[in-house]
Amino acid sequence: MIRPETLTQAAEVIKCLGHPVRLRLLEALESGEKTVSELQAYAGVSQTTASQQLGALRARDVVDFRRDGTRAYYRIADSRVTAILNCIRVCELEGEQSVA
Amino acid sequence: MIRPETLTQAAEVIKCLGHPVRLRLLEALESGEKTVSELQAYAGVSQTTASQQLGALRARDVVDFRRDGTRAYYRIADSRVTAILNCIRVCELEGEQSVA
DNA sequence: ACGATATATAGTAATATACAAATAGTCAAA
DNA sequence: TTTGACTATTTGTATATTACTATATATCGT
Repeated sequence: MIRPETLTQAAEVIKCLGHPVRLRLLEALESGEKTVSELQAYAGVSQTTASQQLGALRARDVVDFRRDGTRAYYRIADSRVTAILNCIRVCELEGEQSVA
Repeated sequence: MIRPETLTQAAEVIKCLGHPVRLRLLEALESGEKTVSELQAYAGVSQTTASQQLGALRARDVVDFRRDGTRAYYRIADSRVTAILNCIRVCELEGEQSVA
């Protein structure tokens, strides 16, 4: 039986990943660190939204960032993110097959 | 680039897993199918809550169920659930180590 | 120092979600 | 057919999330 606190913590991280914009931001980060502006453009959201969602990911240690001048370079901090994105890609392919 | 619809769908499933009660219900189901009453007792929630959360998991095809008389026997429908729970267990162990 | 750029934070309104109490439906046994 | 057990749904309320606008902060180039 998994401890309640562990479960609560895990749930927070997982819930944090369960958002289309945040998944898109993480997808962008798969190819390496990026600035907020770059991520914002990639995800097609406002600067504010990008910053907020990145903040949420940061709060759960899913991403990390460094500052260089005015820019903030974000990168993936939890390697399991890649596994999840790959999982989603596989599902996408399977979905296409079943439609065909 | 993952398609927007795929991302939205994936986000819904992931968000659905990001809930302590639902994770506990899934943990209970790892050892085989169970009725709502059994799950409710295991998770320590009311009948209403158990039924509602199971409904949410069902809506995303995370669990499946069959009826036998008045009872509903639920079971895990998506094998990736087990992987996630194992992942959480590993994190729990790692967490204990760092505390020690 | 000034203006332009980059990022973060407040405040707010709309929406979504969680939980519980009560209700309703279904089945089995008496 | 009535009773009791099991499950699902509805409804109300509290809370959380999201995105938007506006504002604040920090840094760079000139």
